[in-house]
Amino acid sequence: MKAKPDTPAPTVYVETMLNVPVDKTFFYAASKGKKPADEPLEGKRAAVLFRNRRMTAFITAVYEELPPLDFPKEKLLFIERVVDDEPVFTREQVELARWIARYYITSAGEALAAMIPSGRRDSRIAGFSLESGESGFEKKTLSEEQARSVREITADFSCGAGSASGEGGENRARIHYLYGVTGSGKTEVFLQAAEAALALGKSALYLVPEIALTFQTVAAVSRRFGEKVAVLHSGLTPSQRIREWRRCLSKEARVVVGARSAVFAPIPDLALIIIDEEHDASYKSGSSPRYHARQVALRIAQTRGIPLVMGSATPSVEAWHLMSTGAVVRHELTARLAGGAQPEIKTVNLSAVGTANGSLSNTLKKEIEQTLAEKRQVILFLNRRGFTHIFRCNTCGFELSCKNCSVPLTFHKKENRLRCHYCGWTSEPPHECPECASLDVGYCGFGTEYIESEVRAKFPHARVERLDTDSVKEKGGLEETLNAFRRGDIDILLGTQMVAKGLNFPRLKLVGVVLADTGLSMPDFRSAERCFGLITQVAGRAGRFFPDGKVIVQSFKPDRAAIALSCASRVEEFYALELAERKLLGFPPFSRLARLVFRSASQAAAEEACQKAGAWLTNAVKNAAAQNSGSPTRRAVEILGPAECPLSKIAANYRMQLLLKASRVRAMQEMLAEYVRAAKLPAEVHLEIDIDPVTLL
DNA sequence: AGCACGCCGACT
DNA sequence: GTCGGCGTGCTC
Repeated sequence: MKAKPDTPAPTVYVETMLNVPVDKTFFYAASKGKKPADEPLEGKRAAVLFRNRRMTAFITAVYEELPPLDFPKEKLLFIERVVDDEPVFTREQVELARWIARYYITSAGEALAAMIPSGRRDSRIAGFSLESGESGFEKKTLSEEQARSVREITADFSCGAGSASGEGGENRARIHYLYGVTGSGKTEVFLQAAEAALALGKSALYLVPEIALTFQTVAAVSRRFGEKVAVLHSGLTPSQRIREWRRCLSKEARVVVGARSAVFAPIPDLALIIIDEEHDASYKSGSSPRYHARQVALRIAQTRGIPLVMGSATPSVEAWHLMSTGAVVRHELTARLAGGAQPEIKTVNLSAVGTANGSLSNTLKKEIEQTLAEKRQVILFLNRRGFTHIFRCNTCGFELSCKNCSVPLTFHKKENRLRCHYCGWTSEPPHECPECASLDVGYCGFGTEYIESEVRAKFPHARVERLDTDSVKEKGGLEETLNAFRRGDIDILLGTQMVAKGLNFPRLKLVGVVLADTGLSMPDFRSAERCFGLITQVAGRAGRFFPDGKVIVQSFKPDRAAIALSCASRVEEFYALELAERKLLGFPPFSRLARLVFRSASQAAAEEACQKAGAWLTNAVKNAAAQNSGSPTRRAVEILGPAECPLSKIAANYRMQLLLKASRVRAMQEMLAEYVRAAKLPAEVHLEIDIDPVTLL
């Protein structure tokens, strides 16, 4: 019912979501037509008083008449102010927030707040000024296999077309995977697929891992599409983010490039979602809601009925599995367009040569010396920082693992026992190696700082630079260091995964993986996958850019599958083996996981809360099994723990965890939602729920 | 999440 | 007699 034009400042009622952990909407009154006449309020933010505190409310619906309320209407307040002149979110995004809330066990308000930039006003200053001035159409000619991939992906545009306002009806989206080594031309396929979307007057979303590490891809997209690009990255201020956001809504931007949170960008005529480097762990949010951009993208693709294309040279084990079952269409790019070949990969068995002289074997040391003598360059690759409390035999490299969980056992000095951080199982620490009976056993590991000082000491005349997360934190740190390396101002570049994403270094000759095992020592079932991926990436880079190059992989256990198979490029074999292992142990993709972390300054409180939660959930599983013995839904939820988190104390907080395994994720989510409603945690204990966790530290 | 209301122990 | 512990319940 429309208000009469004469009525002065009539009242409307708005339904809002707030960033509070209460899964319901809140109603406010608002004066209609205060700013421009009949100002539409839906999709705008408003400042409101909530419990006498000023908060941002997201207006999700507007009612001309007071809707039925489940509270006394005297409590209804007026909004204080409308924040936005133009809407900043759409109905579709509210729907998505509701889905995220259900999936990741938060409130819809929290989900929506995480999706929408917090910027107050539209900033006029552009945030990202790549050389995007002229959109140089340097379109490359496609190989036959590239062209076929583009064709098959964009043939799919027709099925979702027409229903831009994807209301309710779930169209089936086709999921594609572009699998190919570095340099096989994935980016060009992505770009031309996006071009095909634009040619239809539609838009594309291009997700990349951390922008700082993929600026070359972002630059390529910006160059190709010029002014039609919106770039969303962590360096933007909230206001700049809102500005790019509005450019999406107004359809000024047709291609949206960005990291994880760009998956929430409001893109009216979205026709294609691209996920570059699909395997990358940065797509998973580290804070609540702990969403995975791949999962969210899949949801968007399904509700809109549009294709999703992922790509990587090292697909996640889950993605590989989906390709092999046919759920995901696999497109393999086999040609190395820039030429080059697989480099010579040599492994050094550290348990055979010993580490008495430090972490650099004689083989690696000699190769470094020779490379430096030739005035060429070296990259030393450090595979994450290791754990120092893993039981390891210094003679044969044997690491003691849990029988139930197949993760390394962690040594606890205080109680002098080895403990499994998944299930809590403990055992007596052996005094000799159970494998080779050697007495030379201990709990050591290499630290990255140690290796850096060792390299500096052994090559005092070489210019050594370290590249890691800390050095990139300062703006342009990565780009600057890489440029310095390319110019030849650095002889030895020491770094973590970042160097694996390295660029074209003409003077580079040698890549040394100092200790391939470090990743494998992580008490995490994905450690083999990550180790394999990193070595494969290093080797792939090497083969592309320095045909006479060498890769040396040092390891205590060079015969471990992840190391041996990556060094030998026996990719299919690795995935088959890893999938068989996952199936045996019931880990993803053959099960779904949820992780509950209870943290508190009080160890006793964290333990008690975790214990109680475990009991509650165990009981819930039992009851469900008894109630409908025919249905295997909840009975299929397995509870591991309580156990200390592998990182048992972070920032003076003790951390205890439960790990839930289920065949069906929905049953597990419903159970957890019920637990959250029922649980009364003491204020000093914080609970973090992680659905589909990618790391279990 | 906060913050108030509410019902049982040791203190000026 | 009061001050204060934090259990439980609500927030438009």
